[in-house]
Amino acid sequence: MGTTGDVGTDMRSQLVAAAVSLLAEEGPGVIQARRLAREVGASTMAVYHYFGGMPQLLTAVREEGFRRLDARLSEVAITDDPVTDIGRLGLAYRQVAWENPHLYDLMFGLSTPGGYRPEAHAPPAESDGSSSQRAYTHLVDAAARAIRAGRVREQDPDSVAAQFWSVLHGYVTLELSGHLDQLDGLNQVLIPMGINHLVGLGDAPEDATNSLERINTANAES
Amino acid sequence: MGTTGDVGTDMRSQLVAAAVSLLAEEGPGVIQARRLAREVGASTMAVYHYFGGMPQLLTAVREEGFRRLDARLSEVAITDDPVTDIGRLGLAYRQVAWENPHLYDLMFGLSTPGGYRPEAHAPPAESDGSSSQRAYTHLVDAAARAIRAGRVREQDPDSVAAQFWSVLHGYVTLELSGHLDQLDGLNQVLIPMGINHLVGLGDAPEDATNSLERINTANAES
DNA sequence: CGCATTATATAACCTTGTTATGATACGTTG
DNA sequence: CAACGTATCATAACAAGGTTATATAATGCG
Repeated sequence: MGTTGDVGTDMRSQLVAAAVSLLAEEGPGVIQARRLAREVGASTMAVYHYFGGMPQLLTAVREEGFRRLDARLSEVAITDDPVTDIGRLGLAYRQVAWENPHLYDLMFGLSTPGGYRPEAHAPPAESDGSSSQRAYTHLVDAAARAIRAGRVREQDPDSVAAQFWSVLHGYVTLELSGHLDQLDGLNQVLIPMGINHLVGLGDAPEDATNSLERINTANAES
Repeated sequence: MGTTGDVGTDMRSQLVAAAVSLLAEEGPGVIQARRLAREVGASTMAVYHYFGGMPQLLTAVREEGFRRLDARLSEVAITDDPVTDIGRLGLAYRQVAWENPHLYDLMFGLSTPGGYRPEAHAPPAESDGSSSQRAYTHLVDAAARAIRAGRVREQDPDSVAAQFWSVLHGYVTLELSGHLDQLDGLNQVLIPMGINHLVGLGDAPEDATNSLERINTANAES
């Protein structure tokens, strides 16, 4: 543990947790060394002792965000309808983003609250590759199941998953930034877009519609 | 003039232009009142005299970004194949984002380089609504043409355009943030995703494929 | 126990947004 | 034309926040 996904009660985890909470409650403007330290009852030195500086702390916050996303996607049950599963993954993904929009923004944005970068231009395949990759894996697995079930044409599941992710991420960020305010986002954009995409991937229109209509039912087996 | 879209040579335009250039060349970390002022040979007071502060200046930079996006999308010709037009709009959109990723991030991100917000939580329908809406209109028009041509099922063009935008924006941001580095983004994600989406919208698979294969040809009429 | 390492606190330093104040340029007006 | 007011710009000071230096406690270990 420690390097794994548990929360922990040490100073590192406390600071990250405080940053996550403050992001949700007061926005990125209050993510400051002094504020975080005060929040956990320590001095600013804690930030430098445990992280090295604010950029590294923000990197840790970003990784925590991906861990939480992964945890939430892990809760989505695997049923005998992989297309319904995909829809539920999408809903869960959207929900995570809405619960802490600024955390989501930090996870995927190029800039950071302080103006510095989260760790240099290093490809995400290194630092947060493992965490963001884990969340991504849920989509790959679901895509693979849909292909095995004959709902999606035979092809590389990675490519399909990347398409799902693009659609989801694009919708979520546009919705969060208010660019879709004139529409009923869920029913006029996300759901039809999901159906359209699935039909293009090979699913029958009625099947895709029926499967996605089930996404709001209890998240139980079969 | 002034309130319209021309570049201009006054101090306001110079500061915005400097910010846009610096974003592209050195990233969001150097978007500072002192640096911008030095860049245009003025004192920091220029920022406050012409904008009121850094948040308002960043709002102006964001609007300039949308103006440039609109200008680039306006250059995409309207041909007799609306699906090809949509593909070319997508390519142009992606190109604009790649030419200045940090500007694109500023336009759509929730955070800003300095940690402050670009103008409060005001819905984008007010300040940059006009500029971002203008760029969005290109997609709505193309969607309407595709519907009129029978390539897309009869439906609300706004909904279709929002779907295109989500797909595009999601793909572009994931690509920019390096999350699609293991794939050939264009050929494994964007193009097939576009075809899948169009097929789901009602286009015939061969027609969608053929139309999107034309997007790289000269951007001329017919 | 003695010592090295870790952990924490205090204070100072530097950069940056901002404000206060003053000087200059320029158009307007009596 | 001269005086005035406004717009423009520069300088300097202030405040907030990241960072560093340094000192002090706590902890582990031989």
